[in-house]
Amino acid sequence: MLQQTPVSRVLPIWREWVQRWPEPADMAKEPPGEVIRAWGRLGYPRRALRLHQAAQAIVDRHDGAVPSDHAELLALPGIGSYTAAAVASFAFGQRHAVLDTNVRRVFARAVTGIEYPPPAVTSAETRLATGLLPQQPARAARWAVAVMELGALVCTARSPKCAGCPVSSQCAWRLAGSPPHTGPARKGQAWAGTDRQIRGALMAALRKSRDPLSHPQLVIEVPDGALRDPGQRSRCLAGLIEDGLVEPLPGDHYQLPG
DNA sequence: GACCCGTGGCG
DNA sequence: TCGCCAAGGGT
Repeated sequence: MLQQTPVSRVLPIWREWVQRWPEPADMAKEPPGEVIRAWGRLGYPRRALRLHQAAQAIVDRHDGAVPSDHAELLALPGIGSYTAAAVASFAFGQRHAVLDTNVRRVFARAVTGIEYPPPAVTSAETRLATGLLPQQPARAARWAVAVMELGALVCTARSPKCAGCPVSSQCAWRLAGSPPHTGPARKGQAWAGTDRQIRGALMAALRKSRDPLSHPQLVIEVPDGALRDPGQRSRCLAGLIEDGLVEPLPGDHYQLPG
């Protein structure tokens, strides 16, 4: 849930989820559409689908218990290098380099002396993070949480709170005079008129109704002016079906996957 | 490596 | 107002 989504927006949904589905096996029994609906407006609904798939994989391959092994975590749907390291470290006290956007920013500033990390994780960043990790697993796990929290609460992207930072006197970026970011501006994601907007509107319509929707009913829910061309909505619907987020029914009707 | 995938809040 | 950003992952 936290992938690319602020903690404050995740928290209320997460509380509902752990109460409704305390164990992976509880979620694994549900149809995927039920999980996608409960995801609500958190965004990137493929994460909900993969979380459901991960719950089923945990039941099938690990007897319903979240694995502690990094490689086994990494093999689960929707679990990449960051999440595998975060779970192994935070939940199981292991020694792993946890490289999320907060940690990368802290290292970029405090160690490398630049305002923002590169657009994508580099091997240099991975080496740096690994090299800084304390040797003892328990200390490494605490270190990982601490650096992440420092980035999330103090060394923030917009207006870092350097006055309250415990390492400001050692911060390479600070010592260099806080030079502004150089190089290409990081690319923002377009929204208006994109497939993502249309897909989001289609998913919102399908989440809202418990009953299957016909093709025309789906049209109504999509902002007409947003469509780039007449075929865009149909292509997006086909893409959602291809992704497993929508289930087509006989008679040109559609619903969340059952 | 480049690109695609949602949504909402904030400076 | 609007671009930026948010505990990334998959193809």
